[in-house]
Amino acid sequence: MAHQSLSQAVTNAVAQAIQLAVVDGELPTSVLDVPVDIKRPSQNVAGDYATTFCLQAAKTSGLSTSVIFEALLPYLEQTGFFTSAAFAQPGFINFELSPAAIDTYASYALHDNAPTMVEDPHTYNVEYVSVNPNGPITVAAARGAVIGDVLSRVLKTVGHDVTREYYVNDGVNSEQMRLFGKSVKHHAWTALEIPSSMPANGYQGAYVEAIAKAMVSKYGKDFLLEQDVAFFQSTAQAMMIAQQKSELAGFGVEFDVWSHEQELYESGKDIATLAKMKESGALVEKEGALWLNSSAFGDQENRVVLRSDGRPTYVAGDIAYHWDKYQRGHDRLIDLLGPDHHGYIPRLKAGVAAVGEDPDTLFVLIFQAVRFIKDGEAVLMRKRDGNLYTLSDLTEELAIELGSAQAAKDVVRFFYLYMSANKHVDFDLSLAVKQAAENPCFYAQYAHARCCSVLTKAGEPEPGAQWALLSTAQEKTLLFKCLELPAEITRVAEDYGVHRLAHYAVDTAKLYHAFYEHCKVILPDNPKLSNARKALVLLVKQTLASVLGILGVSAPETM
RNA sequence: GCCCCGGUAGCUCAGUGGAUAGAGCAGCGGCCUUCUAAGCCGUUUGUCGGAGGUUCGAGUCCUCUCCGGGGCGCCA
Repeated sequence: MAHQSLSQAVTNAVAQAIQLAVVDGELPTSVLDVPVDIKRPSQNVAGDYATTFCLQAAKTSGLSTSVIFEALLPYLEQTGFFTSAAFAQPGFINFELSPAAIDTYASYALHDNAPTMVEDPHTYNVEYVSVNPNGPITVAAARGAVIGDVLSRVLKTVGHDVTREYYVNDGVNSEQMRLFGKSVKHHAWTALEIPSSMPANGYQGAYVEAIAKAMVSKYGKDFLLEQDVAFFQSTAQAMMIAQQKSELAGFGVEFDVWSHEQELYESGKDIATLAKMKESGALVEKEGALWLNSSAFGDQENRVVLRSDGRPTYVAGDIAYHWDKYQRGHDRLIDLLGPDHHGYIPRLKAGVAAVGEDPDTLFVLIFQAVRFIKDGEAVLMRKRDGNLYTLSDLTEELAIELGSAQAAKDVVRFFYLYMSANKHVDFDLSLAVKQAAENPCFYAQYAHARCCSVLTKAGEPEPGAQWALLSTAQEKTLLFKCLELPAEITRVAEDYGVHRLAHYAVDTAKLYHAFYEHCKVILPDNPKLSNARKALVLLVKQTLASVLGILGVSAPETM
């Protein structure tokens, strides 16, 4: 069971002071509705924590900020949490924490710096990657892979139930997959030196040839000659899925459930879903087809779910899939999609509503494009043309450059996680390799290695460290930074902005490196201070290991 | 035409309506006989794309606009 974090405790102390002031009639009751925000003050301001409460309360109460502060001050002092609370224009209060408060919460953090569990845990389903089973994992898909992976871990950390899911678009009647099957067959025929022609817009590229050749050596000419396109389609598809699974696993990305589109069709769930949607009045008939009322959800126009020839569309199957996820007990669905799918959101929301679920429980997160730069120019990645830049290409190149597969994986994950999902990324291999050596990933990892080294030399701290002895700016800033980790994780679990954790790691490392240069830990003449610093180093080490762990990046003990 | 994302330091990017907008990298100048120099310290750099508006207060919210990227199928 995690203890209350320091920032929560400060918030509670201030809130309590406000309540008491209201009870005594010193402040109007209206201020109780003002949210209490607690932040670290900006760099050049003295104080451990700050609040803008007076500024907010002035708005609703009509009182001046200084009057509010004067009314509140005695109650703030009563809490015993602060050694000082100072007013600063235009209406900030800057607090200095009491040594007892620092001791208490730093000790809690050293024991367990985990976030508090959410009060209303959800049963999340996080669906990510889900690329068609007709190609390898590209650098574009890899972005969604790490984001989904880390997001899942964050949600679990704060107490949600999380299922990580991959949706395999393996519909046997899919035009794309049939074309893929035909293309593989053509390449197999070519490998067997049998005259054959490439289907129009067929799949090219070395990986398609590799699949065809693998089939040839596995099944032999005589057997293959008797097979139809369906065989090539299903076999090549199975090989691609296996390859994707292994590429992702090598990248530290795993799934609990692999769902198959074709199974939905075979069990008739798409038909059942159409019936359900029709029953709820969400479908309209026009030109012989059934249309979903997605325009009511911001779509430009309604979308066909049942074609005039009686075949359900892909959307019908996808809505069936989402309904299925709800029926399996998930009350929150997250879809992590690429930017080319943003126009698809209203359709999904409309579909979810049409089967009787709350569209606000479906969260479609869009991560922006990863462009592939070749000879200085942006090139569209197209599987069909074989113009791919795969995750394996990237990690293998980096592994050679860095001399370590682990380092390559760490750097790529960190690179993706360091910027927010709605930032475009240009991926130039030569640049990526160059940037790898300068990646903030190493900066953060190095801080962890340094912590380990110090603790090895200095020994572990004795229990009962006196944290208040940490009095320099470097020590206090570093300590408070570590104590912020739980709040940081909690926030990410609420707004899904995983990039903030990578920045947190770099920021913490920055503060540790500064501390390291200014504050010796091994002090034979001052055992109490030495012990407090050892405790701080241990806390930093645990904090960095914890955040790097969530990011799926290794925390090396030596570098 | 409509929709989504971006535009912040030389480069890559953070920034929850609050204080003098910050990191990493690159540049320049220093620092290894003492806990890892993949480091630290100092220093240089900003019309937060532009114009209005809301607000006590705007990089952040609203409107318009410019530039870049992506999307708009009875494909999946």
